[in-house]
Amino acid sequence: MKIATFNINGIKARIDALPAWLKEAQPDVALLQEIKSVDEAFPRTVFEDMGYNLETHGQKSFNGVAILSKLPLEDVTRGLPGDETDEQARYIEATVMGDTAPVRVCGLYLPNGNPAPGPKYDYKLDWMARLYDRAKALLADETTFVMAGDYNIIPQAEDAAKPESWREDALFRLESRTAFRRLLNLGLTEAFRARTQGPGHYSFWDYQAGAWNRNNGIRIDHLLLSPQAADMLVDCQIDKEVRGRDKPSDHVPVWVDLAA
DNA sequence: ATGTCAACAGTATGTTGA
Repeated sequence: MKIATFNINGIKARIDALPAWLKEAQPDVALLQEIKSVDEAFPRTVFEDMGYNLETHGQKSFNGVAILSKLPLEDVTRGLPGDETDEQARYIEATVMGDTAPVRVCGLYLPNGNPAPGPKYDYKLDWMARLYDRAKALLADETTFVMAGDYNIIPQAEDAAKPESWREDALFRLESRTAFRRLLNLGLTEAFRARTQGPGHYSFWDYQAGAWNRNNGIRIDHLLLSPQAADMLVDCQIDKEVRGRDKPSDHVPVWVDLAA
């Protein structure tokens, strides 16, 4: 089962690039972030005609997440538990009925948190604490799950071309990395690092200042696997070349292949 | 050289968020 995460930065703006990548990459499941659309405005038929089931959790203008799946989806839930007052659409879960095993997929768009410190950063850390609680609950049930999306976290210095320029940024400051480590230390496996070591692997290049041409990137899109899912890990890759195409998102897809 | 993009409100371009 091929499961991808992709921050598309607007479904309307990516209405050609996203289907083109889907046709070529053929993921069974695609977890999308920043659809920047309300549910009613999402162009469903484009994807349904390609054989995808579709579940959205949208919001006007900003944020918004979605799940595309060629396999049946069950038990869809929207929103990250733990704060009834949180109105930002950043989290969706569903169970994908695989041929050999069901897999719970959790699609997330973690808050950016800048400027840090400040209220936006407090929201980010609070959101990460809620995500920790959610992971802990899923682990307690021994659910096979993949928690994937735009984490807005640079895990280590080697995950940035210019780590010094991110030192006090909400994506890299110590409290952010600590919260991410804490999540991993529950017993989750960061899929990319389970298979590939070393610097120079990025999933985001800013639109500004020629970041792509200079390869000034950061790795902030991650797939975290439960122990059961980690046992099924076959491959994990970053589709880097997507960034160099027409009308690209500033992020590229990252995917895992699970023997599920 | 701080060199971009997307959505929105509301009609031209400024604001917001990344």
